[in-house]
Amino acid sequence: MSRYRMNKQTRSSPRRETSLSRQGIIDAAIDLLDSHGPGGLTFRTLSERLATGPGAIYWHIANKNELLVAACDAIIARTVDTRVDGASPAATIRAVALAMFDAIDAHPWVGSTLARAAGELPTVRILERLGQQVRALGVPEDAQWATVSALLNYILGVGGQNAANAQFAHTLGADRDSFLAKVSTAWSRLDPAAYPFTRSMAGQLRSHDDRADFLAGIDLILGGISGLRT
Amino acid sequence: MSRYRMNKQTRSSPRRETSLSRQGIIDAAIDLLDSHGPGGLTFRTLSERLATGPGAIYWHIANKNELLVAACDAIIARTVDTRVDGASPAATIRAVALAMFDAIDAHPWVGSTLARAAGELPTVRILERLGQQVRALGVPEDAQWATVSALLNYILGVGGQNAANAQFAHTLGADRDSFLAKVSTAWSRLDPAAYPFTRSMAGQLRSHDDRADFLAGIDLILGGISGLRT
DNA sequence: ACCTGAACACCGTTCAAGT
DNA sequence: ACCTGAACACCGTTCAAGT
Repeated sequence: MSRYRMNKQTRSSPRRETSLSRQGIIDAAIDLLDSHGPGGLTFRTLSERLATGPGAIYWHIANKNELLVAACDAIIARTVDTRVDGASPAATIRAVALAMFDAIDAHPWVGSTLARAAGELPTVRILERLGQQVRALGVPEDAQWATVSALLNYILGVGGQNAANAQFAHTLGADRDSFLAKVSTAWSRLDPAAYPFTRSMAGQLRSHDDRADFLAGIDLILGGISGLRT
Repeated sequence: MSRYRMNKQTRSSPRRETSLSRQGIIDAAIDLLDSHGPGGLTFRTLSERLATGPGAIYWHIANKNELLVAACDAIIARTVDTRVDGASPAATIRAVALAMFDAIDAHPWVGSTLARAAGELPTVRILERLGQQVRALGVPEDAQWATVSALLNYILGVGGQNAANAQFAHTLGADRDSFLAKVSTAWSRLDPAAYPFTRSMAGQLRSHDDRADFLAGIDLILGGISGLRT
């Protein structure tokens, strides 16, 4: 029983020079999320990168969900601030929606986080930005909520699917194209009697432009909105 | 060292009478999901309910994601089968969309699972059902994909947000109404200069009808679609 | 006030061993 | 062929103890 030989090593990781901050933690989280996907963010990996212990983070942030929402909000805040000078309300809505699409494309984890952050700050930012434009569009008072909700939910829906695609491609170790090719082949093998429509779309799936299709959906809703005033 | 006294207890849980089946596992998973939320489904809780060990389940199902998607698909398959005899394509789309809304309302975990199941069987079922109607609506060939995607993504977006609301209310131990009241109060306290629109919506949030608003969104898209043919 | 890091109570998944 | 259940490699979170 040589219990006494627990010789303390010289500390391998000395105390940080600067002290931890909420913002620093969030920035490091975003880095991890961007580089390794949602699975890459762990209180252990994060604290390692910050040269501290897992417990330290809890002094600044309540829990993982809050961390995720805060990271998401940092991205959304920038995105929603897109200035669109002198454009019509409809053009502004299109521009903001596209900015959202691009942000989620660049940070797929934002898509899945938004899907779980109903009513929280990040969604409220988008709601507000769209809402002001919907008002400027002349949508009647009592239709404004449903109209803005439609735009928001559509954007969040696309974002969620994009996040899922990226995540799936990531776990498969494949890129987006070969992932889509896989889905396309699967679709073309479906039972022709039960899935005629999906089968006929298999080809387009390969070549389609996600971004253009997203915008087409926004335009469909905008088209419906303009019908509201007639 | 009394190593030899490892007297084997009489087995507390005897072998099941019937053997495990994929369908039985999925049904039990749905039960657990419905009664205890997404967090209630664990290979341990599930195997306990099935009177077996965690490892047994892996003989029938590859992993937790497959289990979740299969459970989700069981609900979607029923839902999408809603018969709507002799109705117009637009009316059928509305009916199918509403059926989806109701299914997610009854099983909130379906909303969050769908958001992660891009391109998989459950989403394909919805895509197919909507696609056939979009075709019947007379949407030009080259606009069909974007049109169906818009409908699908909108439905999935609403479903995801509903799931998040339900989940949040569940963790708070509150019901939906008092949860919405909480969000409403938070919104009415936002900075009037930065969030005029959201603040003005705080009141409506309490009294609004989710289902009606959902349908209004579908109608906006349908309105946009009808504009496509003129 | 802020940080440390071991410990707790879980997870999903694997796998040798059983029937 | 199918099941068992201990073991593995993780998680998020807590908390006594340090500075």
